[in-house]
Parts: sequence; structure tokens; C-alpha cells
Amino acid sequence: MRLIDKASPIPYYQQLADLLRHEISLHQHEPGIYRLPSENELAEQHGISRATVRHALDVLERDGWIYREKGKGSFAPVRRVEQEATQLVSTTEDMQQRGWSLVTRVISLKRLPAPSHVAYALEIDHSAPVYELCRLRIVNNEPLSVQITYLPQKLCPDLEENDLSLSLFRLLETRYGLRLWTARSVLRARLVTAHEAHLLQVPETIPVLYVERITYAATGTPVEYLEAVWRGDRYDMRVTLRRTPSVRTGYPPTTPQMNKENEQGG
Amino acid sequence: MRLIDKASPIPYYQQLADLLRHEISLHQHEPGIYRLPSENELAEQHGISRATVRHALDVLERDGWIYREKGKGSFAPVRRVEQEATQLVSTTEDMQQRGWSLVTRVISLKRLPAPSHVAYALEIDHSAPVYELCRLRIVNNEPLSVQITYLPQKLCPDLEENDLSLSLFRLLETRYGLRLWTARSVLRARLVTAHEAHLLQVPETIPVLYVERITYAATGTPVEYLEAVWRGDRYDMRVTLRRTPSVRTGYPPTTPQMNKENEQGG
DNA sequence: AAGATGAACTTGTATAGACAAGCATACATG
DNA sequence: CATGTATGCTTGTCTATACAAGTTCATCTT
Repeated sequence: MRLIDKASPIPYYQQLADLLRHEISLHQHEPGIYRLPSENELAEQHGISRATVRHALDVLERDGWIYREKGKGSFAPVRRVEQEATQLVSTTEDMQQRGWSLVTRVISLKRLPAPSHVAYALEIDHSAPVYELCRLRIVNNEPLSVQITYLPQKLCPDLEENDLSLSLFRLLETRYGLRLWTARSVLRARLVTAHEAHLLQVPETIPVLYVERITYAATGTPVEYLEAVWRGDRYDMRVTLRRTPSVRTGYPPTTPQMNKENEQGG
Repeated sequence: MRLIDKASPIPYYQQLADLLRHEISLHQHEPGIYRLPSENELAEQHGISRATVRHALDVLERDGWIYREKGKGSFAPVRRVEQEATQLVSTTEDMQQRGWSLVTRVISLKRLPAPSHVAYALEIDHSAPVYELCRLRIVNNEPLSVQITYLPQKLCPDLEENDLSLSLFRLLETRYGLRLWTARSVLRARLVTAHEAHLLQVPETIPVLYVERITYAATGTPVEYLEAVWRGDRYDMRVTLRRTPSVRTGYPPTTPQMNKENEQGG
């Protein structure tokens, strides 16, 4: 039974990758690690060359579906449900998952030309009009986070007509049809500023978790630029990550000039 | 001028990838997009086949160093394209990607019974024997991070025989055959402790990014429990998150996997 | 029983060749 | 002048082959 359609415009290696993904998902309910057929077996089964099989396995390996061991074979690992890579969640959903109460107070909403670093992040023209929304998130009756959100006015006109103490994600999605898809974050520990300390009602010496985030729509368009701080003594962030082989291939430079011993540490 | 050493045990494609990474980093200060030589040119220049060149370019593409356009060429963007979703990387790999130098000093290595929170994290018996490894990571000639790693002795016997100033990930993978697969992290901002401040040579008032991490093997076994602090004024963490952890290669909705509609607010 | 050997597997690396398809440019044709 | 075409570039896909190197297991030797 050959399942690869040689008349299809879809490349063989993609067809095979699709087949194997399906196969793996079937075996994921069983205990133990599923071992894939060997490369030669797959090549013979589907009437394609081993190089093409390897191309398909490369794709699966990059996406974390399989790992390979020299001399042994290719395997689909056990997936714990909880160990799926962390998904993008909003503050609202985050608090819900933790079972914490959330109240939001809008501090300010302004229309202004984008500051340069905001324009850069949102990939819009310098000084293009944006909204600047500043909100205080009060969790379990304690101010926990100060969040400044920048949104291009072009993407969400008449933002001030809405109740901004509710979920911004939901608003963007339902009213403006923006499907939020990915987000890039930078996390840093720093001291609270005077303004933040005033809003959070804490002394000016406490450390906070500073988060910068650019959120992208499914189209790739940057939708939101967020600068947030969280009380370090009340909030921690949880992240689940997966290891893929591509990062492991980074070898130290072998050029004589730059033999700077950077093959170090764990 | 051929820079690929055909006598080296390092594969050609990795040598070429290293060379090109170096080349790209040189061009990243210039304005505009750097266009790489064509695959045929690279093959001829280095006396290797086009397939091997493509292998090297595949690695660079998956690491976000280059993108390729059919009919046009391969390009290194001005701003490095970040990976689709953040991957679990070791400190070594992290520093390599940032182009920073790394030196590691081993502070201590002890055998001891697992403290309860460590035993819980590693899913081993209370007081089961573990290694406690404390290391100082010195980046660009500045102490940047203090890291305490707990490893079950059962998983990595005779750990003290190894050079622990090198990559722990690599050691676990190569010597002990532990294939690291996923990790769960908790991030928090807090003040540095006296002991940490002494090691990092900083005043006791600075904030640090505190990271707890449990690293799992492909089999689901917890391998490593890490407690680390990073100087807040020198280090930031980057995380990219997605709504759907699945694939970029358009893959048909044949999988019986449903999307949870968890769309909630900002 | 213990250890060495070898055969038969596995994945990893590399070559040479071929054709397809997207892109840019020069050129000929209307 | 506008436009279609030919050509030569680029990357994308695929085949067939070869050898290297790691694993497993049966078998032979001691």
C-alpha cells in the first residue's frame, strides 16, 4: 500500500512527513517510545530514495516530532500533556489558571505619535499614530503589575469607545478581527521605578520582573507592543521549552584567529 | 584560499556553517541585507559538493541565521530572524548565539542526599543520592550567573571524573547518553543574596533574574534540577511563544487534535 | 563463564548528476 | 514604446551510490 502520490505537486518528503506525523500521533496513546521504521525500510516501502526519506525525517526532527540516535534508529518520544511547549496566554487567562482574582484599573489612554523604539517594534513608520494604554492589574486585592500597551491606531480605530478594563486580547479579536498568533518577549530583572512604585504601592527598592512583548497576528503583522513590570515577590513566570537538534549543531569557530575557547559550560 | 580542513573530524557542513556564521556576523554591522554567495559558488570555492553546501545552509536557516528565496539567493537579514519558538538551550549555546565569550569556574561539587524540594522536582526518593554542582559563569570577563545543578547520582555515576567547566548538556548527552528533551522553568525577579553577591562581585542591592528549571530526557525522566541567578543589569531572557505548537510546514488537518479555544484578554 | 570477534543492522556524511521552478535581464518583435 | 521571449542565473527536489561510525547480538575463543 503506497500512500505517496507521485503525481501530486506536493514534494515526496512533505507527503512522507505528513504520513509519519499521523502515524506518530496514533502511537502516542500507547505507553513507551514508538520506534519508526528505519530509513531504508521507509525508502523501500514508499518507493523513494533514502535521501528523500532523510529530508522528511529532518523536518520532523526540527519540529520536535522525533529524535534520532546513530546506530539505533528514529524515535517518537513520550509526550506528557503538561510538557507541551508553553502557549501564548493573556494576563486574564494566566490569572484564571492560577485561580487568582483579577481587577484592572485603566490609568491612562493617549493618542500619540509612536516613539522610535515602539515604531521599530511595531514595524510602522516613525511617528505613526498609536494608542498608549497604561493599566494597573490588581490581583487578589493587591496591585501586582503595571502594563503599558502600544497599539497602532490604524489597526484598532476608536479604541476609546471600549471598556479597556476587560481583556484586551478578546477585544482585539472580537471587535477588530485580529487573530493573535505569536509573541516575542524579553524578560529582565530590575529595580522598580518611582512611578511604578507609586502605582504598585511598594517601596522603591523592590525588584520587579520587566517584560517586553511584541504580539503578532497570524498574518505576521505586529499588533501590540507591551512593557510590563510584575512585583518580583508576588509573581513568577512559567515557561516550558523543548530541545531541538538545530541548536545542538552550533559548533565552536574553528578559524585560527577566533579560537577563543567558547566551548564551555552547561 | 580554502578554509575547510578536510583532515578534521568535524564534518564539512559544520565547518562551512561556522565559517558562514562568522562571515554573517561581520556583515551585520553594515547597512542592508547581506547576500551570501550562491550554493554553486560556495561549493566550488571550498571544493565540496553542492549537497554539502545545502546541508550547511539548512543548519543556518533552521537557526535563523539566513533565509532563502527560490530563484534569488540566500540572505542574512539585518535583524536576525528569531526562531519560531524558543528552544531549550544550554548556557553555552545561549552565549554562542549572542556572540559572547564564556568561562566557567566550578565552585563546588558535593555528593549529598536530595533535599526534599529537589527530590520532588527530580521525582526520586527523598534523600536519594544526588550531585550538587555549583558553578560561576563568567561572560565577557564579568561574573554573570551563579548556577546550582542537582543531578541524580544514579543517572550520571562518577560525575567528578569529568571536566565540569565544559558544557554540562553536552556531557550528559555524550557520556551518559541522556537525551535532553524538554524543560520546565520558573522565572522570578529578586534581590541577590550575600553569597551570590560575593561570587558575582556586585553590591548586595542589585536585582537578579532567578531561574528554576527541571530538564527532562526524551523518556520523560527528570535529569537535572537547576537553580540559577543572572545579573539583572547584564542579562535578559528571550522567549517566543505560539498559540499552536505544531508546525510551520503546512500540514493537513488529518490529526484528531483539536484546538482549545482559550482566547482571553491582555 | 567471560571476553573478543564479526556480521548485520542503524544513522551520519559526502559525492555526482539530473531536472524543475522562480527570478532578472538582455533582446527581438509587434 | 511596450511586450513577450530566450537565456542564464538562482534555489528546490530527487536519485543512486559509497563509505564511516555507532549499536546489537550471535558466535567463537579462551
